[in-house]
Amino acid sequence: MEPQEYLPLTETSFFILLCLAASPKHGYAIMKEVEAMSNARVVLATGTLYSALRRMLDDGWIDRLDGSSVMAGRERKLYQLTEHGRRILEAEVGRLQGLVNLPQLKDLREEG
Amino acid sequence: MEPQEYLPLTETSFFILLCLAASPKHGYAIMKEVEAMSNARVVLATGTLYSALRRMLDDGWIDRLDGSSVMAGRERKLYQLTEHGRRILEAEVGRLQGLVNLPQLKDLREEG
DNA sequence: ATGTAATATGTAGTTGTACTACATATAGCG
DNA sequence: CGCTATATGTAGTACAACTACATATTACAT
Repeated sequence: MEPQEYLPLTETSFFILLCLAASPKHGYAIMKEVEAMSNARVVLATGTLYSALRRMLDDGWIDRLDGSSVMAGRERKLYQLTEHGRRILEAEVGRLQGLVNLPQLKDLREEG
Repeated sequence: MEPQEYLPLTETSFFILLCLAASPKHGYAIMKEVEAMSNARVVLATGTLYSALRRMLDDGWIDRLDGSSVMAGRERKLYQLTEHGRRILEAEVGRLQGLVNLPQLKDLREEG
């Protein structure tokens, strides 16, 4: 077991990284995909999304994909996951699995 | 499936509720138990702990247990989970299980 | 043609939570 | 007599999410 970076991500960051893991996307597509993935439980406001993207760019979790097109509607800025971002996401998945596997949760269910 | 309160808890709040679910405890005991439960990954600073307890009291997730004793050392203020607190915790466990069961996570593993 | 919804990106300001540092006090052990 | 563990708290800071505001184009319906 190597030492892992175990920073708890916010749900916002987790979902953004997860939906970028499949393929690069632009901001609006991320919003819609996160909404779909979470069964409309998580609906990102633009302020939340774009400030999160800004932070992730600064931290090197994601980067801009060249050739960000001007297809339909307005311009589109494509973002993709970096290797660093993928490691962060994998560490977070490990953390979440650790939480749901906590033995104390079994006691919870027995009591309730 | 009833409508559930699906507010994502912070890791701090989650661990505090979880360790109170087993039995009422005082602040310092919570700190030590959370540290033990998390394999020393989560170490609550006192500022974090007592402000979280304050908030949870205000929101009715926990309440003070009468008879908070003055046993060893200094006074001890015992906190216990309320029914409301237990529902919050259960909703959070459901949320976490939903996250780890996301189909997108399987794709993640296949790629990586 | 005109309004409206969907697509698309952003900023400004507020609020809430965690974290750091500080502050205090007792019991027990070497 | 000092250090460590036990025990509770406050003050101030930093960061992230959220609300509200701001702008611009395309597509569709009336």
